[in-house]
Amino acid sequence: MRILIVEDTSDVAEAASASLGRAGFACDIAPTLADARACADITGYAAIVLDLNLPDGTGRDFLRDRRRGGDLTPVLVLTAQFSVEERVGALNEGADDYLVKPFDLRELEARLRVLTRREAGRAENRVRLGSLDFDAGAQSLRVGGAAVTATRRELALLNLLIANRGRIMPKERLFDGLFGFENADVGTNTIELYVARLRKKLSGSGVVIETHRGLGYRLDLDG
Amino acid sequence: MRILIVEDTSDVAEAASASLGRAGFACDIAPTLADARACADITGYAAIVLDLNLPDGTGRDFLRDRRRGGDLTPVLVLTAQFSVEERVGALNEGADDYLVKPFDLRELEARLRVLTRREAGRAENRVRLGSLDFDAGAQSLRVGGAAVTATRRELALLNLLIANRGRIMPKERLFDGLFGFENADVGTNTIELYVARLRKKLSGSGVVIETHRGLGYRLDLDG
DNA sequence: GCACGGATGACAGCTTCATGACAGCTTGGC
DNA sequence: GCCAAGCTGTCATGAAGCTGTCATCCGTGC
Repeated sequence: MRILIVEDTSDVAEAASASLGRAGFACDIAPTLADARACADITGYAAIVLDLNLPDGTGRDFLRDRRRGGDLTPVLVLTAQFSVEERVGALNEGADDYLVKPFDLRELEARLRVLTRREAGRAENRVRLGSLDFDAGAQSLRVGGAAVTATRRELALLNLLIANRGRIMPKERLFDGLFGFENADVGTNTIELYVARLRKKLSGSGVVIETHRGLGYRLDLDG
Repeated sequence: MRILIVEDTSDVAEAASASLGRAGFACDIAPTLADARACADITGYAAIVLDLNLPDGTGRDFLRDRRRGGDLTPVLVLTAQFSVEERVGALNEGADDYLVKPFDLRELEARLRVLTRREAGRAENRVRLGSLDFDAGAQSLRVGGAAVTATRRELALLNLLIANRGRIMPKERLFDGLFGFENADVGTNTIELYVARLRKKLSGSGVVIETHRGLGYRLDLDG
């Protein structure tokens, strides 16, 4: 799950990125509208966190342009003050949610989870498949009732695969979902590595990650 | 589905070719306009990815010439900067879509799929024929509800045959769709081989691949 | 029956993937 | 601020299976 954070105050952006990173999101930071446009054109995001006050314009313009261009990526707007007018304006222009600054990082994470979950067409964060019980919100994973510890990257990968259950996911796609631009130089072998680690932890759960040579990976129920 | 990538930056071209190859497209790369003209004259393409800035001229000239010559091959233009003028100009000259560089490979794949799909007159990527259920996007194939695994080449061949369902496809056409120039030395027997492999996997689906001696193959419903 | 195009099984080469070991770095506890 | 523990990603090696060639057999039309 890749998130774009459009925010010129680097403290806030960094903190959000770090916090969301911990929660399993891969974040890119854009300090200006120009950067944001460039990033959004380059790659697709699961959601965009958008500050309204930016050095080269207002986030509302960005949002409006995006929506007019047919982009439906969920957008969470950050408003500096509790201004009803601004809030309503942003929502009218296509924002999916808003948060008043200063905000709590956990709150941001929770709301993004709601937005990205809606995108994937799931009704709740918790997914049960076979004897697998995965809660993206609590980042908890259970296999046959027993808690299994998994690292951030492993959970991110699992989340991606589950969101695209039954579909063959090309390695590039998984790579994009797990790593932001800052990690662009990570070897693609890494995906294979994490698939192997995940498989070990999912063994006996009735859920398998199939390899489709030359195509990608697919998660589904065994059999 | 054969794609011509007209792009002088070899990194970009190679990456796109690799990614699209995974997605089931066979790609040829032309680093100059002269190469592009040569390739386009030699063989037909399902779509052309066209960079505008090339060492021996602008892609717009190429595009205009092609359209004047009656060539309707879908063209996706790559523009270096977010210049509305350039974008509109290209669209006016007959481009079917555009993408701003640097672009995301998934985006490129998705858009090419739209362009080539439109060509084949299909409304969505998913096709159901008899008890066959084929989704070009998810690269998934089902026969009578059961998932059937197929390799990249098999899927590419199936995609071609389905896109031209009911029509006799000459072996050369299939060959061109499956292999780019880089594999030009592959024996034509290979097509027969993959037809045989596909037939095995499609058996009992109500869909057959008929042989028309000296003419080619035709996919259609049985009976 | 003969010739030619096509079908198909077997196989070797090669790409792609799996996985264990390891070093660097991050994180959290004290 | 230090230390320990564990997460991360690289590398190397070996396995797996996709790919295309070859040889042989089939079947169709003349």
